[in-house]
Amino acid sequence: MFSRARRTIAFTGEASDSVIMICEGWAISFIQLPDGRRQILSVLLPGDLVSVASLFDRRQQTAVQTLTDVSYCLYHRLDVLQKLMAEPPVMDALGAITIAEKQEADALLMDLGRRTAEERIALLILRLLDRLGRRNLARGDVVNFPLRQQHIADITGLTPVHVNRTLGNFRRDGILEISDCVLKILDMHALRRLGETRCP
Amino acid sequence: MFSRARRTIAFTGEASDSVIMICEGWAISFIQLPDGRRQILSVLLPGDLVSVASLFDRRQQTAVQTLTDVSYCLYHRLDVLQKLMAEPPVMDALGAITIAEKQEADALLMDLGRRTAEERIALLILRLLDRLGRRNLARGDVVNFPLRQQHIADITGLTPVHVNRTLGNFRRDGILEISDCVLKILDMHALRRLGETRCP
DNA sequence: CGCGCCGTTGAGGCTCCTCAACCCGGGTGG
DNA sequence: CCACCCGGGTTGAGGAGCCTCAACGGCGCG
Repeated sequence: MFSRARRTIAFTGEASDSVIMICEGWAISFIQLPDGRRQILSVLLPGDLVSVASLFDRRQQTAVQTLTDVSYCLYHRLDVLQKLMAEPPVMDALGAITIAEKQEADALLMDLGRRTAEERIALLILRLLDRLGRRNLARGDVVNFPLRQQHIADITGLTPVHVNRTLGNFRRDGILEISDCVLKILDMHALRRLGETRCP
Repeated sequence: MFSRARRTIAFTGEASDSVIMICEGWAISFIQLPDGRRQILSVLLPGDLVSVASLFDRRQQTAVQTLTDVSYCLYHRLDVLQKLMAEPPVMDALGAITIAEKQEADALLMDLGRRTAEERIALLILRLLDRLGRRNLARGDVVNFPLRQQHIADITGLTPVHVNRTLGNFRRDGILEISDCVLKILDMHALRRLGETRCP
């Protein structure tokens, strides 16, 4: 399947026996309140399942929106579950995905609950770089980066205005630059330092 | 197995082939930064697995601490996985747990990212009441409630001081009272209203 | 040309944090 | 038996971080 950028390819509350896996491009899964407040739960990169839970649930708990043009696969829930029961390697793969998903979610919870704006944004970028690196999708210090400031805000629980100021500081301090969907890391050490916790 | 209140029964980074399931009492799973900041990821009630991910991971990603005296079971990871492959009903149960866990985590992310202190605390209590109700552990408007204000702060990403003031307001407004590990709901409708999103 | 999206910047204000002090009850040890 | 400490709750004062509102510029697109 294929979708243009900025399309919603799964809606909250919708029933569906399909499980989405991203093959190419970036997407997000998120939930939204009636008053418009939105929280992005995860950024989906090539190879990602929307969530392991979607394997077991007919009802979509989250919406999925593409950031770039995206190609993705739709598997039938029950087919996957059957394979799971029959083939141990598939189960192992599911285990690995489960662990990765949980780690990302836990890290984000810690960010939102206990970290400053600077730390949240620095760590968001570091984790994305790490995930891209593992998939050989990032070579060097210049990376394709389709997240808008509004997206960064909806991931980190900040406002777009404050994201803008913080990114402005990063640029001013020669740490990184984002422009035209391109992220340039200028000082990886400084970026790491921002993400690390300074013990008092 | 049995543990007294306020004991740590699993440590971050520790390797172990056991999976913990709470049988009686309350516990929390959390992560902590070197500088002391702590984020509680979930409150564990009777019947809860620490996390589905712990089934697949030898390494504990989170710490687990008891709030009350707790009795719990230790299963061997591989035994459970084997049962999972062999017995479809076990797989179904795992599916249900996976879904519930994801919903709780998503709700908490939304809280931390996008809700006010009042909403976070109100929703924390509402979700706990709901979970207790499903297990027939809550009868009526008076519930055993072993969370200290410090715990509420570490779940909601607030400071204990601010939790105190917010709970003080709830009490002043006749919404709820917490004292001596007992939660009294005085006005459930008002509490629900606090948790709901007012559309603008 | 006009419009909408996105990034940027300024001014002002609210939520929530920090620091600090105090109270209370329970445990502990001299 | 009492002094002491410690964990937990409560309250006040002041301040920081982040938000809100608002305006503007650049760019792509109909």
